[in-house]
Amino acid sequence: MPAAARQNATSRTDPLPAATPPKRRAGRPASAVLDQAVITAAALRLIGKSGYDGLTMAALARSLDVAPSALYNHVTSKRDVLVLVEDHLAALVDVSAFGREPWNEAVRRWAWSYRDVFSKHTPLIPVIAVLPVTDAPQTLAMYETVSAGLRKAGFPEERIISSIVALESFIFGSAFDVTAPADIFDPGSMAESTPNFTAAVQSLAEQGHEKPADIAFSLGLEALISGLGALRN
Amino acid sequence: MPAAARQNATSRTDPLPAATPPKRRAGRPASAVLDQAVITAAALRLIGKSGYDGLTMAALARSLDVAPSALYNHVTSKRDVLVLVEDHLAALVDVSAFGREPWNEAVRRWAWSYRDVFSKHTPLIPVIAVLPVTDAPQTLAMYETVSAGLRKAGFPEERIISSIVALESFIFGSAFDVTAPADIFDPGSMAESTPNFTAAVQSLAEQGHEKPADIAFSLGLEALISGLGALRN
DNA sequence: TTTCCTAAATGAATGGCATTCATTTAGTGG
DNA sequence: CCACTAAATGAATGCCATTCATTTAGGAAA
Repeated sequence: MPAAARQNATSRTDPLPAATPPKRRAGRPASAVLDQAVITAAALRLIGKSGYDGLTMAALARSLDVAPSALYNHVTSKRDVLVLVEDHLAALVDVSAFGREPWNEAVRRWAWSYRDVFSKHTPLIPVIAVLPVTDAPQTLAMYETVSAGLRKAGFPEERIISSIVALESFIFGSAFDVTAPADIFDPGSMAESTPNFTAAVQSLAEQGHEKPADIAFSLGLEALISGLGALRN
Repeated sequence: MPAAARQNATSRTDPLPAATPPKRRAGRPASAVLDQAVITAAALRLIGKSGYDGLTMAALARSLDVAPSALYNHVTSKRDVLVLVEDHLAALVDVSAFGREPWNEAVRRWAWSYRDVFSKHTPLIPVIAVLPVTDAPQTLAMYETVSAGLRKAGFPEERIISSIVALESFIFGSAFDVTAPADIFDPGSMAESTPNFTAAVQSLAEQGHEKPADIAFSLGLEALISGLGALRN
């Protein structure tokens, strides 16, 4: 049957001849297409292109030219994918200043780097914040470096974790700020009923040429560093 | 037809006689069933019962005995519902110490209250953090009170907003910690490769009888309060 | 060499979700 | 009394994550 004739066929019960490009078939291939590293890389690519809204199991599978269900052979849930991404990002956080610089400078660099990395990935924060370290080796490695640095700086052992948690909490919260719209503090029609707030916003706007989120981060970070440092041995 | 016979009916093409309770019909009722206050209250009830996973437009409508589409006459999106809830919660944050207590004590009470309220509502944090204040009058009122308090305490005008943002960032981050599992820092099989971290975790566990999240919050908050306070006029 | 086992894929199906839209209706303001 | 409109309905759309029975390729065991 010529192609022209086929166009006019009104009923066909036989399976369509595969006009689509040769799909991989089921079954064990020479070497498996998927593994966690491949999935992580694809997820990062997808997030970079379409943001976290674009990160769906379906889109992820599509980008790997694979059925969505295939992902579940390597990952137990979408949350798992997020954990993989998170741990990958943790390795990008710069802890190199520990052991090279004084403790307070090392913390400063670490904190800025940490904030910068995760401000581009704020949807991960609710996941990280409650994630057992066991599930994220790179993250754990980061904690180890920071712990060693604080210990060497004379932080009392029993206050090391709390100090890290306090810093990290501040960092996570600040990561959200980075993504806030510029006019977030515009009181609009409520300006008259909030004179103190309105004046403070105005004053900040006139003052700073730096980004507000950076000013606040610097302010809080320096306060934390000196406050925590005061409690060393 | 008796009930027993009806059970055996195998085919019925006639519409089922409405055995369901009398549904409201379309059209303008004597007084409208829905408004934003009603929706907010229902959302809070639902969140209390089923958590944020249970807060869906469908479930919300169900709890109000209304069609899901009806909600969209009063709210433009699910995010809108979250904003309504958020602003309701902001009114629960205790700012009463401002004007009654010294500034540092007022900030302390405010911060603990703020953290406690939102630690039960962490899914709102990504929403709040980037929400223009215009859309949340109660939240704005809170900012006004805090701004006035800091101003009276001698904070330089241009640093008031940054100070609030820094505190708030820390509070939001800390709210997540409260919900973290108890064993979040258990290094598991990686203990040997992370000696400093493992020792620090161990030491904290032996020390504290307070909840770790509270210790870290207290530590960071006191550091922030004294650090920010040092910059007053 | 043949047979068996299993990892890794498929695709269909499930039951949800937020949101949109045309439609209906009951009060209200003119 | 009539026209208008706010506020409801229910059907439909196009997603989503996840599950499951099934298929098959390739290596291990016999």
